[in-house]
Amino acid sequence: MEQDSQDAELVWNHPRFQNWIEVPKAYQIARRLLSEGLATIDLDLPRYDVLATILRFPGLTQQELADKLLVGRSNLSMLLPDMEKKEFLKRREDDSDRRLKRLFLTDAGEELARSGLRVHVKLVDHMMAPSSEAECKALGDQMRKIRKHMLEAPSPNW
Amino acid sequence: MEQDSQDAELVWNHPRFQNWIEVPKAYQIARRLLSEGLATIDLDLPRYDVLATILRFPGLTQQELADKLLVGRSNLSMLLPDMEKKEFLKRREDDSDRRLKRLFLTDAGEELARSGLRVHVKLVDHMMAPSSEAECKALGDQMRKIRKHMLEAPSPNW
DNA sequence: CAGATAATGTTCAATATTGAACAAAGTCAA
DNA sequence: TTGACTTTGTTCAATATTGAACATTATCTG
Repeated sequence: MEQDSQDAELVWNHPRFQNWIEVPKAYQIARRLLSEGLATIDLDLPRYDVLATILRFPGLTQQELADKLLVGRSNLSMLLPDMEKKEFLKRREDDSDRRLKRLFLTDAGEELARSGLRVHVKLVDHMMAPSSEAECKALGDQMRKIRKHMLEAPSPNW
Repeated sequence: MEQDSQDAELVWNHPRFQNWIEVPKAYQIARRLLSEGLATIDLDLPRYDVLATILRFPGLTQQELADKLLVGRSNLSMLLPDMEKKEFLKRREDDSDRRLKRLFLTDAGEELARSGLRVHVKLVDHMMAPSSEAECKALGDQMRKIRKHMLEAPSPNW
């Protein structure tokens, strides 16, 4: 195992690649841990993402929510009626544009969203504990820069 | 919209949280761009992940592959037979432990894996272009630190 | 105003992903 | 060696996710 042959030149010691690759690795573990944490309050990741986003942006539309979560609209069309039936949120038609359905949390939904956020914050505090404040800020700044660049110049010429 | 009420104290200006949150955001966009790039060579993300990992670690077992990709074994049990049928890889029983199936790329699979890696590297080069070498290294180092810490101390006490 | 175009949410079929239960093979201790 | 336990891969049902086609509503252009 670990026989790299001539790939070494291609990738495995390419500095930017090697460093970026750590992001998905850490992220996926963090996401798994978050999932486990949310399970302790009977919440799963897709629903947490929805609740937390509506808590932050009450009254946003389904399309806006889909954009923020980077999922398709159809995804939410399947998920939201279910969550509405369970009384975690309500969907209200916009008066001036009857295509839109604006999303609001019920009291139960808000409580659950806050519980989820507490779990999330606790996890982030835990996993960032070894990093200094300055390191965390540098991390956030760089990710913001990268994201901004990706949105402005989405793709290289393949 | 944007009415934070008393969540401000809870989360939205919590520095570590605020900075970490940028990681998922950037990662998900990057993953979408990678998916679009791979589509130009008729490859999708799950299969790219498999091919690239076998290229790096020829002869690894399905369980080892699942661990590296952070997916369940059953996932691979569904995916690999299909890829084997399409002649991108072969699965060979281990001689000394007949439970294990070791994974190897065919020539076609190796070529596809390399093409996928070229796409991936090009994307990473593109999106990290605004970041200095030092910043990239700092990013990788911090992610490695965070990951190590998560593996050693997986969870806070919920 | 009328017709074309665009945006929003829904439906549906196809594909992915997961976790639990299972069979086969290996390991270890009595 | 036997019997309990563990590990690996598979199967299956349940759930998620996607993209395309569609109806409804808005907007834009002539």
